Order: sequence, then C-alpha cells, then structure tokens
Amino acid sequence: MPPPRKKAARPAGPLSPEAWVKAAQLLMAREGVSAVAVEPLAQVLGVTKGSFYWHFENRDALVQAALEAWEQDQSTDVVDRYRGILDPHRRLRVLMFAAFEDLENGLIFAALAASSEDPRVSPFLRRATERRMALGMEAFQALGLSEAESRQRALLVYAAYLGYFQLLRAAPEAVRAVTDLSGYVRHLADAVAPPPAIPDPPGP
Amino acid sequence: MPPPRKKAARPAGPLSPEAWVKAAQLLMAREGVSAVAVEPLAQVLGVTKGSFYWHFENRDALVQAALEAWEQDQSTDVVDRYRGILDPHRRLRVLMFAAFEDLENGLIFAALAASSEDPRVSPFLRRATERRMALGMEAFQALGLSEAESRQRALLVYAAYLGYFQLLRAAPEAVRAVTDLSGYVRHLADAVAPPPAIPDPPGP
DNA sequence: TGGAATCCATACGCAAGCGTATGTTCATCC
DNA sequence: GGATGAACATACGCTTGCGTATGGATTCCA
Repeated sequence: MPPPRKKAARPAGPLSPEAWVKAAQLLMAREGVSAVAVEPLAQVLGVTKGSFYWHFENRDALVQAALEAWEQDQSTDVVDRYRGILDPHRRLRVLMFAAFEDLENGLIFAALAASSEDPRVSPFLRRATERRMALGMEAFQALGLSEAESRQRALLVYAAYLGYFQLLRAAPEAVRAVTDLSGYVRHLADAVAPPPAIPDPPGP
Repeated sequence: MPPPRKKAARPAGPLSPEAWVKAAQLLMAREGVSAVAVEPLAQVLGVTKGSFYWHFENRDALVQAALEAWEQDQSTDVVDRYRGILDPHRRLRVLMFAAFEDLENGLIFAALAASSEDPRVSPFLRRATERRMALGMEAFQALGLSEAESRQRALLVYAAYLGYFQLLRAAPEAVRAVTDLSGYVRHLADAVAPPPAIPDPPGP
C-alpha cells in the first residue's frame, strides 16, 4: 500500500525474462510472495501485461522461476566455498560470520520464511532449510559432537540466524540498537562451539 | 488456498463481535493478515457480509480489533508474572522457558512477524518487540551486565525465540528432529547467562 | 523488399473481495 | 398486536488482478 509505486521508465530495448525474475525477487523480498502480481510488476517495468504473457506462461511460472533462480544462487554460493576449510572451528566461525554478513540473502530468506504458508514456496524453503541444517550439523559433528547435540546446536544457530533477519525486517530499530553486531555473532559462535581452548597467551 | 474451507455451521443465536475477532485471529495466525477477508470469514461463521458490516465499520476495524485483543493478552500475561522472582538467574531462565513453552503465543507472534510489511501490524509488532526486548535487557542487567552487553544478549535470545517459532511454522520437521527441546533452551540459557558458577563437583 | 518472427499494446471476459443499500425475520416492549 | 430495533440476507456497483485474444510495431534476414 505504498501508494503509487511507479518508476515506469524503460530505457533500452526489449525486456528479458530475467528482468521480470529480478523484479519479482525484489518484490518478494520486500512484500512477500503474494505481492508478486503481474500488472503492478508490468507497471514497474514500464510495460503492460502483454509483455509478461509473452515471456511467461502465467503468474505461477514467474514465481517459480524467481524461486528457482534464488535456489540456484543459494547452492552454488555457500556450500562449495566452505568445504575447503579444514580446521573445524575456523570453518564453523567463517560459515556463521559469512551467513550473518550476507544481508541480501538473509533478508530474502526471512521474506520467504514469512511466506511459508504459500504452497509454492514451502518446498523451496524446506529444501533450503534442510541443506543449511545439514551443513551446520556437519560442522558441529566435525567438532566431535554427537549427532543429537549437533542437530540441537545447528537448530540454535539457525534459529538465531532466521530470527535475526526476521527482526531486521520487522523491527530494524531493535537490531540497530545493538552496536556491536559482530560481537553478537561472536557470542553466538562462542556459545555453540566451545572456544578453541588454545588462546592462552604464551607463558613467559 | 486449502480449497473450500467451509464449516458453515452456526448453532446458537446472534453473533458477538468477539466471535469475529476470534476467527480473525485464527486466520491471522495461520495464513497471515492478508488472509483476513470479510466474505470468507463470514462463510466460516455461517453468515454473510451483512452480519459483519453490522458489527464492524469495515475490514480494517476487524484487523485492528484482533491485533488489539492480542496485544491485551500479551501485556497482562507475561510482564507481571515474572517481576516477582528475585534471583536474577532464576528469573531469566523461567522467563525463557516460559516463552519457549507457550506455543500458541509464539506461533501467533511468528505469524505477525511474517506479516510485518503490513502497515496495520507493524506498530503492534514494534511495541511488542520493544516490550520484550526491554524485559530481556532488564533481566540481563540484573545479572550485572552492562547495557550494551544486555542488549546484545537480549537480541540473541529474542532472535533465537523468533527464529525457533518461525521454523516451527516454515519447516516443522527440522524442529521436531531435535528431540531434546528443553535441552535446546537450556543450552541457550547457559550460553547467554553464565551458569551459576557453582556447579564445581566438590574436590576430593 | 517483403515476409516471418519477436516483442509489446489494447481490449475483453471473468472471479474475488470491498463496501453500500435495501429487504427480511424475529424478539421485545408498550 | 402492531411498532421498533437488532441481526442478518440479498443484490448491486466498484476495483484489482488473472488470463486470452488480437492487433500493431520493429527487427531480422533471405
């Protein structure tokens, strides 16, 4: 209901499907899946529905494409980049800090979680959750924790992650009031992964 | 979009406004604020719009009433009941366990957070967040922590709380896979409030 | 250069939901 | 026992969004 959101300016030539997908993702992140409507989106892109139904079968196809594109980025980005880190402590911390620092992805994820009732998003959400929980559990088990303990801590970290970005959406002031955000993550990391037990200053 | 949700059975006499509010809250908790529509609700209650517009000015009035009723329960329930506990450690833990065990409230809150884009819910959400964060900070400061530290930990606990119920909505399997849920909360509590510092097994 | 394909506009029918206007039923109260 | 008002039904106009059906413009390209 932000009254007339018209940036109806289309500079260059023909529109690619990707442009629609990008715009849809933006809307999804901001106002949820239900806000992804054809006619308003067309207006934003400076065209009419005629264009949309040329590129896509229907509205659902766009939503689906947007979700799939998101899932793609998801799996390529994160998973591969942290398998290489061998030290389990470092891996876990790098993983956590990376996750919390990726604002865009975090906000999109929180937005999707907010639209979890939608039958179109729930499978994506389920897969993403499973993948991330598995990654977390792996990291904890590498620390020597049992499966049950690992699952419990992964859930804790993941809930703190989700809730953090949810709060960032719902009540940004409450989050911004916390000045030392990296301290926030560090505290969480220390809580779930007993700090390396070596940081003794070398004896005289 | 659960196809035809018709329990159109109205046994007894005239409908009270509270019945509409209750039904609206149920829908809000399940499918978000945007799902609170007059005609479907009327069908659920076994009447038509004519009835609704007799009791309420318009749709917004119903949403508003539902939110206000929720906020009412909120402030009466929690705040008063934990001020009495003097030992700060105990108070914090009781507070946390009570919060995590109140499924209904947690789920409603997660649902509201999911609808945070809606300009009608955001003020309620903001107030509720502030109140709860303040309560948390208070508890931490009673432990002797600084304001900044308290705020940071309160945020951590609160994010873990919100994220937990968000996950319970979005991916219940991931949560239910964690068998020892009270262990989850206990771990969180231990992490944010250094356990009482007395659990040394007495030396030989 | 003219036809085919691409990309988009326009115009239509349709359904859902809001809000209004006006009936209809029933208890009540004098 | 007829008038009154509460609680609801019915019917209407309006808007928004979906999807379809064409028509128009531009580009490519043989």
